[in-house]
Amino acid sequence: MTLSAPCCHRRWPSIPFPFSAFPFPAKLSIHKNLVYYGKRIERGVPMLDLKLMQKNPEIVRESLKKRSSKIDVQEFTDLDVKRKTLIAEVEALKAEKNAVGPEIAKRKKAGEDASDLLKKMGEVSARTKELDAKLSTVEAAQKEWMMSVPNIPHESVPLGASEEDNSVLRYWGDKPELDFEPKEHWEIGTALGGLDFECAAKLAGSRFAISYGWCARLERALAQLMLDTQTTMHGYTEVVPPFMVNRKTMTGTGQLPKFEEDLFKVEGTDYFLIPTAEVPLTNIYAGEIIDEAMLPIKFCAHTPCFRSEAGSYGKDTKGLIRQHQFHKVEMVNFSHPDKSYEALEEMTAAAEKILQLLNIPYRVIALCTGDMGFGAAKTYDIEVWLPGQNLYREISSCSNCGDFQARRANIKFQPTDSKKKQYVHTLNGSGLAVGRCLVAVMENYQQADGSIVIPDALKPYMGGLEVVKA
RNA sequence: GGAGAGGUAGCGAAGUCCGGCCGUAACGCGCUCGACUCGAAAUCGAGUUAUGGGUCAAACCAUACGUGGGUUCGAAUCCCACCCUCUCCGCCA
Repeated sequence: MTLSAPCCHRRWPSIPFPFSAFPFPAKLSIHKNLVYYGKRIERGVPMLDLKLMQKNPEIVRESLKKRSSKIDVQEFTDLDVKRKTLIAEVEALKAEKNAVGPEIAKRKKAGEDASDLLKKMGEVSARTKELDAKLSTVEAAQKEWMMSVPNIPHESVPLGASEEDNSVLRYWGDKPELDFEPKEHWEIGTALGGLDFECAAKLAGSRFAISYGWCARLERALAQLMLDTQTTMHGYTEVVPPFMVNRKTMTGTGQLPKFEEDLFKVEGTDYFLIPTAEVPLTNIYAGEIIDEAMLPIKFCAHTPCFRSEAGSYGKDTKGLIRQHQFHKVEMVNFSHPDKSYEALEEMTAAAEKILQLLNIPYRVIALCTGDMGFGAAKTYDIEVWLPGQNLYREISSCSNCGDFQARRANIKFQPTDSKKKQYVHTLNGSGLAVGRCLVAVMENYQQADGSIVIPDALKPYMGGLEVVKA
């Protein structure tokens, strides 16, 4: 049942392969009073549950410890005490102001003298202004603290300090048995005329690549396969979002304010290039109230992603693994809080499906508390086998963010059986990183003669091409 | 980029010229509960923002009329800056 305005949120009719259509908001109804940088958020808007912070600060303290974070909960508690004291005083003054106001109006209307009240209120007003200023300082500090606190890990997340402590959950597929020394993808791709890093460096700089001919097409084919699979097999609605978004949007999903140096910003504007489609997709429902019957809402998008890779100097300098610009098919799920962990399993399976279709071996790992991203409550990484590098490399990361992003971006749903609006849970996952998948295809399907066999699943997208050779 | 119109609750919309019982915000729609009905429609009645403070829970108090400032004892209303939407014009893939 639609709760309110039925035009605001709508389900698309589903269309069979190769086209599909699913739900998206035809028209967004924004809650004007819930906009991020308005006074609402200044009044102590929680990134974590404020009540939880107040009543059970030890839970947050514990969480921060698990993440090896140095953030001090006591700072928050001290600020909170200050804030409450100030609020009590300010609000008492404002209540007085509101009580006396009509009296002044009444006297003036009757032509009586109100100068005593005016004088008194002048003092009250001055005092209020003073306290308000103090209050906003405290609130700003508290907000800053809140914004820098990472999400609380789910209880099922393995404890650990670094990637060493991640746990492998399962392996899939058999590593190809190669009776020759496997090459790395950049060698194979360059030799076949498909990849050119030198020219890309001329055009832009390091960490860029150019694909030509078969390689460009192969990349497109992979993206197509991914989109078609996610939309037709797994119920995701394909979206083409903006590739640049504003600061507010970046804050909603947690990239800002903490990680600005990882982003590319368009100078002279408020625009940032998206580091992942998670940002625009999740924020589609920012400030919205979703009807419970609409859940889960599942979006996927094929977009370029831009990352400055600050802090990874010297890492993966060769090849396609770590680029400033790469393509990714991203999945986002707005889930009912009770079902988000099921949804995480589903989403991970949807990402795995792509590698299964390509018949490329991979493993799934559960990230430990110390290795998880800022907004994640639980994360699975899918690591694909790369014979050239002789190791598993991350090709997908699927996270349940719980209500962390929903709080920042103000995404709620209206339960059917209750009046109280609740935060949704948001999930995001790569399904998959296209560039790294291209690497995986090249390395796993390479032949002794330097050619690449096209995986069966990609042949329809490659115009029937069977093999790429010199 | 130029000109004009607009931004008020789930939606639509009044109020803005002339500042003060107009913000649990008129009026309409929707939604929830109830009455009527065999049932439904229609009709009638009641209810229906969020956040913060406060409380065992309430009562109660404060804040929010696109955003941010200013004037004032007091601002949806007056002043300044900015953002967004719509219409027309220009430019453009």
